[in-house]
Amino acid sequence: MSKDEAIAQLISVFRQYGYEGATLARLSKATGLGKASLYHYFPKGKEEMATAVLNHLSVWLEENILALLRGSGKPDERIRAMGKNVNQIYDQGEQACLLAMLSIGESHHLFHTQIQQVLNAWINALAQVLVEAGLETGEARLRAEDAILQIQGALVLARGLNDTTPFQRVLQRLPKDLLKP
Amino acid sequence: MSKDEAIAQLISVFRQYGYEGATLARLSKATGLGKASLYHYFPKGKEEMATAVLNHLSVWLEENILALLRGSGKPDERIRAMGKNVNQIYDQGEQACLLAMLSIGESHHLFHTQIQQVLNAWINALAQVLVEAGLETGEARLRAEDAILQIQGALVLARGLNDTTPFQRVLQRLPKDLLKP
DNA sequence: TATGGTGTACCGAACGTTTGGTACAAAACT
DNA sequence: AGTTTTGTACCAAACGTTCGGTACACCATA
Repeated sequence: MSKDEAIAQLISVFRQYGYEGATLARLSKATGLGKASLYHYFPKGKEEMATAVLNHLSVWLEENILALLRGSGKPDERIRAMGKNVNQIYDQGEQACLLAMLSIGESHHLFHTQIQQVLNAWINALAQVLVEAGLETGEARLRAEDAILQIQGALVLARGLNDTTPFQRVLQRLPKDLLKP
Repeated sequence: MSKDEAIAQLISVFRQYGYEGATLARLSKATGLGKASLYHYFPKGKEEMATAVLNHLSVWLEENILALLRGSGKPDERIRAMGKNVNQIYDQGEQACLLAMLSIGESHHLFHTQIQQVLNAWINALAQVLVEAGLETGEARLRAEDAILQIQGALVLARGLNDTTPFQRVLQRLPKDLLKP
């Protein structure tokens, strides 16, 4: 199990249990690594694991979301491409958002800066697409915020109602909602 | 400190830290009661505290949201009244949602049934208002889900961006969004 | 009116367990 | 041979929980 493979498993624990619920026992079990091995890869312990996981997500976002949004297709197509990858990373709405999970409790102040950056990068990239589609800057920003907001809310509702159809519905209508005149 | 006064303090801990983050030390400090004293009111411990807190919320919702939605005013006015109390309980978007916090991690399976009930009661009451306003049943349900979804998403975004204006915006436009033809 | 009994509210200290973290030698790989 | 990886054994601190006990208001009986 390489470090990168381990990180992928750590993600699923952090985003299911949050920072405080992600105990070393759970992290160890998920990765199949003993505590010694985890501390070999992450000498500063749990906090470094969470940081690594956040960095991994940041890279993923850049490659699988931001790059697409900056692409050369029609705005409508770029947003649809984003939707596909959003649907994938959240496992059709079954999995919680890592950013949301790490912004609660005592982990909030630990990772808030990085979380805010990632969130803003996403919103800004999306707003830029809308500007290119002809919307004015302010309105574009509001609509982009709205899109992320609806995705996050859909994930919360999907967990609370045990039903991912709200999430599917949000993703479905996202392109039209964002680009409507 | 009466039991009801204690519960009010417990709520703020559970909704800030979640179930696993809400340690007995924090709960004790928030209520001003010793750890042992908490067991006087809640013999079954932390799980009973969370249950009590959820029941308290359920009553609050019935009295401060559902009752208003079942009221006799115009649909537009009832929804606005709901918005006022929603804004109040979430402290203008500063405070997280207890239901969302208790539906993560290991607390999910402990409280899922009750959380689902409360959420559905809210959605159904809101949908009923929309039906009375002339919408067909299916569309009413979708829009009601959408409202709760946007509120939850706004709370997540407010925490992540450290900015409650998205939450304010969602509440502002809620009546018009729900009732538009 | 005094006396003894009962229930409620609360707390300090300790319980056994789990937490995040460390030390180190054996093992596995290069 | 030398480096990387890992299992085992630890640790202090914090975890949720329990125990024995105090303080005090209430209420019956004498």
